[in-house]
Amino acid sequence: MYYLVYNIFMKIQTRGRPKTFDETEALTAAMHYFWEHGYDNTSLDSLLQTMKIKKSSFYATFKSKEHLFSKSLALYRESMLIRLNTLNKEIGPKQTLLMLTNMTISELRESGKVKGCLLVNSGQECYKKYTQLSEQIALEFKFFQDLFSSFVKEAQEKKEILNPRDAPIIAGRYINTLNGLIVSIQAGISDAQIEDIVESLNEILQ
Amino acid sequence: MYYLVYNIFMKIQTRGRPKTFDETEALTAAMHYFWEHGYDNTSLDSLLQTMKIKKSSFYATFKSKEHLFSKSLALYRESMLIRLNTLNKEIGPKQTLLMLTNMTISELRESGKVKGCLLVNSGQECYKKYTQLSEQIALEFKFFQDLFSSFVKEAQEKKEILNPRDAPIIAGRYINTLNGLIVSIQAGISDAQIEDIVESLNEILQ
DNA sequence: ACTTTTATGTACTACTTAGTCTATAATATT
DNA sequence: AATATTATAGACTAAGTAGTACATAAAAGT
Repeated sequence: MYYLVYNIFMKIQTRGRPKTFDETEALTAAMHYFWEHGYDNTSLDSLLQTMKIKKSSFYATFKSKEHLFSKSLALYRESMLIRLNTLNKEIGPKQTLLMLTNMTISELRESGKVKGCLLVNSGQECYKKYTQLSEQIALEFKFFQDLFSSFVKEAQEKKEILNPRDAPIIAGRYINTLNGLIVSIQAGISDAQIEDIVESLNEILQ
Repeated sequence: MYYLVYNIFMKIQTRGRPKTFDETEALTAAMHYFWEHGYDNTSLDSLLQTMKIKKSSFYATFKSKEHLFSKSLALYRESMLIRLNTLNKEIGPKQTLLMLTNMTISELRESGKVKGCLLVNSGQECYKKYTQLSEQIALEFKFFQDLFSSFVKEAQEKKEILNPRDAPIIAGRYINTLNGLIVSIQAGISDAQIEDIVESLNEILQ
């Protein structure tokens, strides 16, 4: 007797004609497309092109555009979690948090723009129109809030952060400023202004 | 001999059947609808309902949805400018800037949510799809950047702000944090976190 | 070999979108 | 009073949207 432990990436052998595409691969492509274009500005046809599958396979596998987006949000969370936990082991919690800033800045340098956070981007968009997605997005936000707070707490315990205030307060201020930075960059602020905000991000985690 | 000085709010007597609606009133209603729902999520039909006019009047007067939005952006700028300049005369530049925070917080208290800034909201949305609107939004951003910087500068001259750094840097940091606050509220942060961010907004203008 | 099951390709549907066309109504100019 | 001009109401159009139906294809189970 044993328990079957499986995750979202696992494939299960089934009867019938096998899929000619990799489900996780298609989902990943969809997630990135949503991330870059937003939910409403992603048409089904562009999804089919991006995922390289046909309409019938799409609906057979993912049920609807809304379901696919829901799965994209979950994938976003899971892949971020893996990435951040790995970073945490390698460079510690404070540097992991600062890496979020670094990634934004290098993305800006390399491509001249920033995609921002999938949750932030879709939050506003889904607020009125898609109740279920909105609820999920709120939960995902909470997940990241808690995750970042736990990093701050760990950094405080390791004396990487000396600020004695509650971890969620420090995490909140950091994420707030980082989200602001993304908005500001998209609004076209100057390099000097960007540098100053990056400086303030470093100060928050002192 | 005299020069005719007129502004966007002025009506000019013309031949032909007179309009049965007030153009500025209709535009104002449209602007608020765009503000709350975003550009793409505002359908023509909902605009017609909101503006209380029929399709033919709409196209005769505003040419297209895109033109209407462009005018809405201009109206947003102009009405904000009037409002802020009035405030500046009444309570001074620093308190005027802090009023932007107060307005966000009281909007949250009264309605449980915040609409945010029309420019920020539409920036992301229009970035790829609507080149012309994007360009205008970038210009409007620049307008507000300069306006807020001038308030900071005035506040420094009046010794309301003692921080000696360049006015655009201080203004940038303030707006950055304020935009972050709007995102954070929409993401559902706690009251304690909101209070801390408001505290940091006050600190920036010390 | 035959049946069951699942996947795929394509045509189709029902709805929403922004925008146009045309006939008619209301005003100013002559 | 006749005409030019502008506004309005409502039917119409063309394109795009998400999603469905159905016939066919490819595998596993018996």
